[in-house]
Amino acid sequence: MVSSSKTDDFKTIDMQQLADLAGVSRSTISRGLSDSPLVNEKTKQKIRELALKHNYVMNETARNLRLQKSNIICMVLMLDAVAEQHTSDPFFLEMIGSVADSLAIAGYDLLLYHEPIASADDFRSSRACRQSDGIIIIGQGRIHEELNLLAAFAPPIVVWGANVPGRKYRLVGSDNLQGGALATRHLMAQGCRRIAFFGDRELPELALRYEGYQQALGERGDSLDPSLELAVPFESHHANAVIEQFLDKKPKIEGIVCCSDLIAMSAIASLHRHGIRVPEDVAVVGYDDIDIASRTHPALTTISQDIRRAGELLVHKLTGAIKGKRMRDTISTATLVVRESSLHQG
Amino acid sequence: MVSSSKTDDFKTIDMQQLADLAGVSRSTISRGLSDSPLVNEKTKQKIRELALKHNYVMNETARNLRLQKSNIICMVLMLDAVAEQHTSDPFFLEMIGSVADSLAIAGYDLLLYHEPIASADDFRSSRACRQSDGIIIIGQGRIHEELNLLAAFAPPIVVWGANVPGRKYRLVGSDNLQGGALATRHLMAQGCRRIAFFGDRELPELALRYEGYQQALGERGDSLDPSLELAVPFESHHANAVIEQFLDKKPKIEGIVCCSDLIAMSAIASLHRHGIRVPEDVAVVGYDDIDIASRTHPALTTISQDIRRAGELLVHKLTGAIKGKRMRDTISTATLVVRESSLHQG
DNA sequence: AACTATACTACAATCGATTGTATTTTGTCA
DNA sequence: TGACAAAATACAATCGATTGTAGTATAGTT
Repeated sequence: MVSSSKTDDFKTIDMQQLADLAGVSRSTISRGLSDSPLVNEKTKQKIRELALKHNYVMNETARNLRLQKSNIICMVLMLDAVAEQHTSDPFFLEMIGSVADSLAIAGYDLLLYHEPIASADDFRSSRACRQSDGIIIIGQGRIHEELNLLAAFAPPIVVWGANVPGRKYRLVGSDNLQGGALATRHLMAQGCRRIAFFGDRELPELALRYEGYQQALGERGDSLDPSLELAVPFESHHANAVIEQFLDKKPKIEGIVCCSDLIAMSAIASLHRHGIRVPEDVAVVGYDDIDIASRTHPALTTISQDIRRAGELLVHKLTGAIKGKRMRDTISTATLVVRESSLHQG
Repeated sequence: MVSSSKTDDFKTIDMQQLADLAGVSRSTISRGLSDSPLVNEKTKQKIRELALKHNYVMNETARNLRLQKSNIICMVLMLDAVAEQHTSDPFFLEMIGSVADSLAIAGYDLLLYHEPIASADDFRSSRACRQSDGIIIIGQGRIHEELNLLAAFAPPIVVWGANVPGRKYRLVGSDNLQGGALATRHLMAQGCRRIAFFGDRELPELALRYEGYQQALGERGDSLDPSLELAVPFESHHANAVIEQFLDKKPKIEGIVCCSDLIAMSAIASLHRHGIRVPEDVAVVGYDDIDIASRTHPALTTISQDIRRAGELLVHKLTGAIKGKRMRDTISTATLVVRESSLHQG
């Protein structure tokens, strides 16, 4: 299986060496491998055979240097240290998969960056950033201003998040206000009064969901009870602690709008522990529609963001910007769907 | 916020240009920025200031070409098309996070590759591979032989998986046999007889878990019932279908060993749908200990692989290989823990 | 056989950094 | 002030590809 010719293994051949073997010049090799019409078909054939035979792999770095690009896009997971959003939230993984797929189609590779961005300057001088043709940032966290700074310099940036006043960077996002309203209306339709909101409003996207929640309540003339709003962090242990503390006070609630499916699952577990039945006593709605939401029993009702489309839009907007196109700076709206509590919904 | 000096924005400066500005040569700039003792302290200071002022960012590609390295590690998610392992399995995300952290400490960036590896040659000629100083592959899938081929050529490779006879690549893995046995013994300790196994034995890791399951059953003198073994795929819709079909036959079982937490969650949901109580009628054990396992109600008992340590070991082994060290080819054993069904386990 | 058009291929500059060595500057002391 | 050592900087080759242009075969025509 493994070639026993010691000279070949672990030894990579140069384009010049390949040229020598083929008895032609470097330029002919280069053109031959890229199937240029300037090279004789027979010559190309010979070049290809020799390349294969001698395990020639092109030095990507040299090529990148010459062509002034890397074909790498850096994807930043904006994990919020304060809200404790954790690397284990499947939402991120689905987003990574979606973006990676779209990037592959567009001919880019994906470089992952998951340290928190402290300052625009630090990030700009990081290898990950220097090496990339463009940047995709998932979530705004609390660094809206830094993102504005970052946007002023190459490489091009696209952010997944919510529209914030004074924004200078390219944005793709779903309609969070609508999402919050849909979740709330769903609970109201089930006859819930006194609906709680679980999520940290300091994050731009969650602020909009809260606005939607508020708006939906207003439609029925419900008054807004501030004691029903809880800044639940994303990470499970902290989320549990905050929720437990809230439930210990025995609040009178009939429904909960949660800002992620993980928060919803934590909430449901906590409710059970307090002897409260779900959904008979308290109904819960999640957010994101992660794959696992359909595996719980009963299946979690949740707001679905079209992550597939999100990835496409992010990549489309970014590659457009890289090519120097002036993209229309509209906020692309992902679709929202209320998933009912049944396993097979489609 | 955004600088209005039109010459600076979006325009990146050259090292030569910086040299001209500073009135010194390129070499001095290069040495100055890397804090070489060959350069006068005052000169260094001036260089740093100018670099900052003019937003100089070094061209990483040129540097890489000269230094013959990229500082990029390619991580391959071996999603199995047949077993339908899906991008949404949080296990992968936790592994990505762990590897990324360890890589960051070691000074590497992480490039994600999540297309299936069709053949060793194809992968070797992919940009992702050409650009990387090393490769980390998560899971062997069904391509053991291709991995052997791949191992024969640079760049160095480390695989997360199970020890397979005839293996030629570097390996890191946890003790799957032990894991399977632990899970099974746990169920036996709860008094379960007739314990089923949910997972596709064609995958090397799962084959070992099955062996452990078999071994544990043997310890009590239980006979092995082939009808209790079910090749459940990883992906949720397919998993559900297979499990439903199995339960429809009303098999007499008291426990299930599942090869992932997602499979376990699917199983539990299906059991509920069949009116079977968990864990009163049938006890279930998962595998991986994903974060969400602790959020279900009741919390899922599961086998925990130390993913933190897995990432460290993978990176350590790979960076060692890159530096040309001959690493001892032992299989590193991750720890296994049976998590009991309680929310706060520690 | 000479000439031209066409089809190939070779030459050499270029991308932006690093680094061994040569060269210049600075400082010290007689 | 001149000589010499040490410190600081400049020079130039190098990494491995791409590409505009110059140059050389080859074929076709008369």
